[in-house]
Amino acid sequence: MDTQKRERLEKAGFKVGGFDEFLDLPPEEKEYIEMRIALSRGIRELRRRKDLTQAQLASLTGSSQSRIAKMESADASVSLDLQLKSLFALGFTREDLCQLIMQDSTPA
Amino acid sequence: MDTQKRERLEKAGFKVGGFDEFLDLPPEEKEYIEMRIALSRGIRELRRRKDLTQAQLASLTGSSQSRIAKMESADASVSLDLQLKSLFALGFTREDLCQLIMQDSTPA
DNA sequence: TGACAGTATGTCATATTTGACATATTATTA
DNA sequence: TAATAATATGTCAAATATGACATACTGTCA
Repeated sequence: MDTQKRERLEKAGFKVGGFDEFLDLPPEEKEYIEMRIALSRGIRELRRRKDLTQAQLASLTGSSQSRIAKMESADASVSLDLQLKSLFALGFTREDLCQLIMQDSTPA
Repeated sequence: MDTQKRERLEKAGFKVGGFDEFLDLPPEEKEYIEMRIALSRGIRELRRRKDLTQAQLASLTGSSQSRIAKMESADASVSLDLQLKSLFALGFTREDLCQLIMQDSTPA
């Protein structure tokens, strides 16, 4: 599993802003990473729309505030699994998910 | 995390056939489980379309035959993370993913 | 029938992910 | 400004997922 190195790069690159620094990634990693980033944004937006704090969402899903924070910044230490479970816990459907993950790809 | 009990049920229910035995699940679990099942099917179909054995796909993704088998039967021991990575490794895009996870929901 | 390729299933040591906690940082409000 | 709520970041033991391996099952073909 050599995804680690990339994931570090990703994080470094993405904490700052959200622009496409990684056009040279293998396509499978690009899809994966962009997916994780899209989910991050989705979670944060949905949580705010519902006027929840990270701590509230955490107790709602049996997680912890720190994990929510990491999730919302696409930290490499949190799995896509957890991101999805959180979205579904917030009421997301698969359809919502599709909208979310399609709406952000680099503009062409 | 009380997803375990359900996941067992799911597995028992789904090894046999693919019909909707679980209409009474909380919506967030329904979405999550149906997602996993959709991914399972997607992987199997795509792998076959590419004329790969489980062992070949395994070595292609740095995984193992047994894990691929479990993945394709939506075994609870394999994460959605791994399922997605496999799909992307097979050339899937997020768009393909959306098609896949939308195409199966219980017919209304 | 047997031999063989593919797939399923169980187990296990290792690796990764988890919630929890402490603590730092950043708003926001008085 | 201080005080306070929200969020970020680091660490760790426990929980879970992992690849590897053995082995069982299921074809298929001779």
